[in-house]
Amino acid sequence: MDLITKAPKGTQDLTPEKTRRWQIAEQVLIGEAELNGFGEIRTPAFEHTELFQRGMGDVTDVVEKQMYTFEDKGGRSVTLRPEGTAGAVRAMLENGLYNAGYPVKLYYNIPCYRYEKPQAGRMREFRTFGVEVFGAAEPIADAQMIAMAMSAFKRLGLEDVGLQLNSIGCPECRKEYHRALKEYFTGNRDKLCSTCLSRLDRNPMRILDCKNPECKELAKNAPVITDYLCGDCREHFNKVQEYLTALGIGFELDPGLVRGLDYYTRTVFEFPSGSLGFALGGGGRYDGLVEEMGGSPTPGLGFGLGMDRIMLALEEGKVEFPEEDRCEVYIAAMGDKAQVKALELVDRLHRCGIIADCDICGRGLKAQMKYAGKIGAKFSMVLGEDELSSGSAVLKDMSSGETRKVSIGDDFVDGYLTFSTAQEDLSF
RNA sequence: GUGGACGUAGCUUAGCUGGUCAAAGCGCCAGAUUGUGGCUCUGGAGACCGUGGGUUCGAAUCCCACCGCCCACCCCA
Repeated sequence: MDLITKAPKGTQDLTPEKTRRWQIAEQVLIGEAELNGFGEIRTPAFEHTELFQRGMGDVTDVVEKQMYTFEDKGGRSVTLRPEGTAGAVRAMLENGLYNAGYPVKLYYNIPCYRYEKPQAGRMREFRTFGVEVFGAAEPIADAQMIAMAMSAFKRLGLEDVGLQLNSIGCPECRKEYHRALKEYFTGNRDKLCSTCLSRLDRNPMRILDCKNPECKELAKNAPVITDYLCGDCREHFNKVQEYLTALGIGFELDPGLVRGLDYYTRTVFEFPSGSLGFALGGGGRYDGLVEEMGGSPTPGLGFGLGMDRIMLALEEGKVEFPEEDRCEVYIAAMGDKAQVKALELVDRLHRCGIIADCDICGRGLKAQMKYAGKIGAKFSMVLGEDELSSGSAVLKDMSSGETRKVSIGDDFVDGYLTFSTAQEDLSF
């Protein structure tokens, strides 16, 4: 197949039928966010490259090898966003959203881009539904955020989504942990891959999720972060667990859960799918990020959900979607004059919020009727010379076959409504 | 980055021990006594069998390369 007839690798088209289902799912998530007082923020699809390097950490896999980075015609290095948090933080600061008072609660539903080898649930262009909260340092915020996600999963009809939880501490207690990690890995430095050797000094935690088999083996016996949490972090983590339990939300502690981005502090979590081999999303707290990006010290936390993955999970779980709103009236017309009249009547129906349609392909009467049947029209009507001169036409109930004469004059819509609602009453 | 499968009409596929093999279903279009759909019947359009080489008298069918796509590992959303 020609290059131009094929979407680029790792991208997909959402056809109307698919898009309809996406919109329904998105609406559930948006609804959940708005119930919790979140407002939608829309930020650019590309940002200055430094934003992501600074925000996500330049030793991360994403920044090191998965970003779509290019120079624009003005010589600036820009990058298609690989995630939503960095842009949200930037926009929050740039627009002074904190001036309205804390907490600032934002959500977004955006396409993101990463250069990866595509497979199920992993696209180069993928959609993320994310939320961010700024200015809330208390563990209750962590619990509420997680509860919100779990509630959304439930409302979507996804019953088997899990929750994995960990705390990776604050910079203070992480210092201790880094020291211990460094000591451990330095003692085994001859077994580390070259990438990890460079990570050893800069960011030893990254070694824990290196893909190299030898590094993985080493990581198994490495010191565990939760043994090194400082008093405050330990208490924070305990409280989060306590609140979740009080809310009836089950979770699994996973000391190995580190997350792929550097900005996380304290609470981190993922939502593993029960039926698919990957997480539907994840997130955590990032108390140092806002300051790192030039703002004043501000706690923050958020999560991102992979919309593509949620859609896969809904499919896998055979979650049913409501039927599409079908065409209610189809007006078939014969001849130029009747066609114009049909268009006018259809327009009048539209003004009353009634889904109506007529032919625009120049088809014959029979083909038009066939089309009406195909699109599932509830009622049909035929317009020709006779109807135009008599001022009335026959409205037909497509499923029962019942017909009734209605005026096509000024009182057309009234007449239509009388007949159509009467028909619906019969069906009940 | 490593590994595995696949690539035939719009869609789903058959054909794959090489020689009427270019098919079927669905979809689409048009007809079945002239202005009424759904069922049935009939007909029609539509594929250089992913691309390029090679083996052969002859390849969709065997070999190689490339491209594409899907999946697993890894990681993440």
